[in-house]
Amino acid sequence: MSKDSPNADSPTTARQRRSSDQVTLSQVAQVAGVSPITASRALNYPEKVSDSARRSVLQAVESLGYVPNLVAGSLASSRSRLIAVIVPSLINSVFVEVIKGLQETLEAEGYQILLGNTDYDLDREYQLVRTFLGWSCSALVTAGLRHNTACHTLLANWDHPIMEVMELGQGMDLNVGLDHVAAGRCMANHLFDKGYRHIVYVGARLAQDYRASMRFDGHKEVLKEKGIDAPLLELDTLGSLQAGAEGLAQVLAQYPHTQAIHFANDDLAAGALLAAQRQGLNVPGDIAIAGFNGLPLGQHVTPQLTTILSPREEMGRLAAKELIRRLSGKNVYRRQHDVGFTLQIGGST
Amino acid sequence: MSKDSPNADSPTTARQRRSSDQVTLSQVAQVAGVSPITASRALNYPEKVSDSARRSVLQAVESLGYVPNLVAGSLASSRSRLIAVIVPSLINSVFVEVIKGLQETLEAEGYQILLGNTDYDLDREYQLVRTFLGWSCSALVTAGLRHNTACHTLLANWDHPIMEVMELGQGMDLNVGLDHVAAGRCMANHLFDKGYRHIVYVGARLAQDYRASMRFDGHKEVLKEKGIDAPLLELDTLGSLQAGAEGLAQVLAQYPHTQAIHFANDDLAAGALLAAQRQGLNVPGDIAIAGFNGLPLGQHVTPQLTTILSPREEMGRLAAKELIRRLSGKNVYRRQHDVGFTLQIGGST
DNA sequence: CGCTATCATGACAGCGCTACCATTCTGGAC
DNA sequence: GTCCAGAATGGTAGCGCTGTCATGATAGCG
Repeated sequence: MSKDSPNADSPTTARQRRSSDQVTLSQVAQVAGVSPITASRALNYPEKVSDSARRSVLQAVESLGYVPNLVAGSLASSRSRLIAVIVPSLINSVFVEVIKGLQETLEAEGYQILLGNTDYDLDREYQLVRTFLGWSCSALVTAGLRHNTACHTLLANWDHPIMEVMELGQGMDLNVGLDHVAAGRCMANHLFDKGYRHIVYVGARLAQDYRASMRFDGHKEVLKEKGIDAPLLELDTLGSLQAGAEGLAQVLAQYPHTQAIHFANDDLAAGALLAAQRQGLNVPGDIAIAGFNGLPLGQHVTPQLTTILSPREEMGRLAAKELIRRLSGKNVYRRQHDVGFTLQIGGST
Repeated sequence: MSKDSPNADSPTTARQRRSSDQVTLSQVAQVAGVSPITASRALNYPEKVSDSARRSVLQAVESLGYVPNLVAGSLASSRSRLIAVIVPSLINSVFVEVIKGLQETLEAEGYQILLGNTDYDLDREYQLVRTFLGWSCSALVTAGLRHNTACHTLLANWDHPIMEVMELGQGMDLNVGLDHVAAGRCMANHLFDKGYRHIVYVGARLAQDYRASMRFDGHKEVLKEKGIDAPLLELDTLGSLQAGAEGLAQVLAQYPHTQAIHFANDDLAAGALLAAQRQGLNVPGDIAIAGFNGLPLGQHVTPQLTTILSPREEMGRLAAKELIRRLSGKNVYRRQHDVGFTLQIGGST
């Protein structure tokens, strides 16, 4: 602005690629009266330069309105402060809460989130992973331990932290989650202890939401041990209040003797509970209802929903903390973290 | 792999920076028997190279397991296929639904989302914008039309599309949203028409959630026109079922003659409705309740919640489509899109 | 006072890719 | 056969930044 023309004194270069009014670090350095590399250090490693240098650089940054080009920085350093987060769904608030936990912890440390959504499709996951590796992300967070082989190979050869969340198990690298089979067992035991003997498990798209199917496995194990049948009703719409209402109707039609329904999640359970109310059914007198997740909704309906509380935001925060610890070079970490769960007994069972 | 050592024939370079086992485009080109630039074109502009060249490049990519370095590509082309999305909150499902709409449309076009959360803090927003501009994002989506001056200046000088969503108005560039004042008016009119005269508006943190306060403005206007008082109760916890229950209690205590409560959103309204049920209050007989958003929850409680349906995913999809259109160079677009809203009358009023 | 350890700074090269221009090669019009 | 349009390909030179090493300045030691 003040100078006549900034490229008048660069006679050698025959052509400019892009005039690109963007302020560069070199310009900042020039204004500050230091070399570009010192300007770089002043911004990235402030403790490595003298006070005076740092001050003049910061002042130049301010006056020029310099915005660092992170793309160039990442290319040069092959570090990006970008964390890839891949989830199967954004409709399901559970994943959003995990993202929230990740987000607040990672942003505080100056990391940004690159968000990907697989829609429960492992091939899509592979594509996303490829793209994200191309961004030389510092780490990758993915929901679940199951991946297709291409994805597995790609990640196995990747030399950055990988964090698999939601479920507990032998992962590729780091893992923060809970034991879904145990959660399923826990609820089944509760229902049995309450005296229910005709119990139906209702889930939605279990092939995709395989964690729900792991809970069913636990549920089935327990009932089998007790010598009881464990019928399963699978809905083919994704979990929602509406689907829960339909689930209730189908159970009543197909299994009229049912005393209790163990829903794969709280959305379904709450939907069924509200539908039961609309139909004048007594919960738990006519039918008991249990869910999974501990969504706020379940705590506000009457009767309060019996559910299993999973610490979702906490899972995100813990995962983020472990990643940060790992990324700061500390090797002291546990590969696996069990965040546990809590049976929350309401009036619905 | 097949060759002895790829860097044996680069004798001039004294030192290697990082050995970086990463496969580069040059290696792909070498294997494919073409120049690097042709390999680049084969991947980015397939129609610009011959069939044979394209085939051999793709085959080389496959066999080497090449993953393009998007950071380098972005630096060279100053395009990134990254879209910054900045929202004030992830707890509020409304923003998540907009993100979902954006996400599914943008991912289909090969764009990735860089997600930022301001926690309703405009200074934080500015920081995020700075960071995201540093990634040379192709475009930026932000919730709302209000920004601090630094942010405004920064964005005004930025030469990429900016999309402001959620509320309708004179934005910086593109805008997709709805008229919140009109929505507030709409609901107030409905309540008046239903015969209610003692109506309290209940919101949470209106200074932050200023869109809720715009709805209150509309609400107030209408009641003023009718010559009625428009008391406001502001909660200082964020919108949630719990807060709604508290809001109900406070209204009953402070304004015992209240006939109807106009809540700033469905979370609050549903929380109040469920709380009313727990307390044996008749809705709408003892107290009428209305919300805003049209969350599924409101449609499943009994009585069904009267609310205003806002097309949130649709807003995200439309915003994404407009951005894509703009990014593909088409200049034919409307700067402003009103997605409208629908009054949904349930049994709660 | 000379020697080495430490700090602050700078020169250089290069991260992996693509924009730009130049070149070659084809095929058709005349 | 000449000329030119157009397609396919390649060479060169960066994009803006930071890792690596080298240098100069300062301090610490016997």
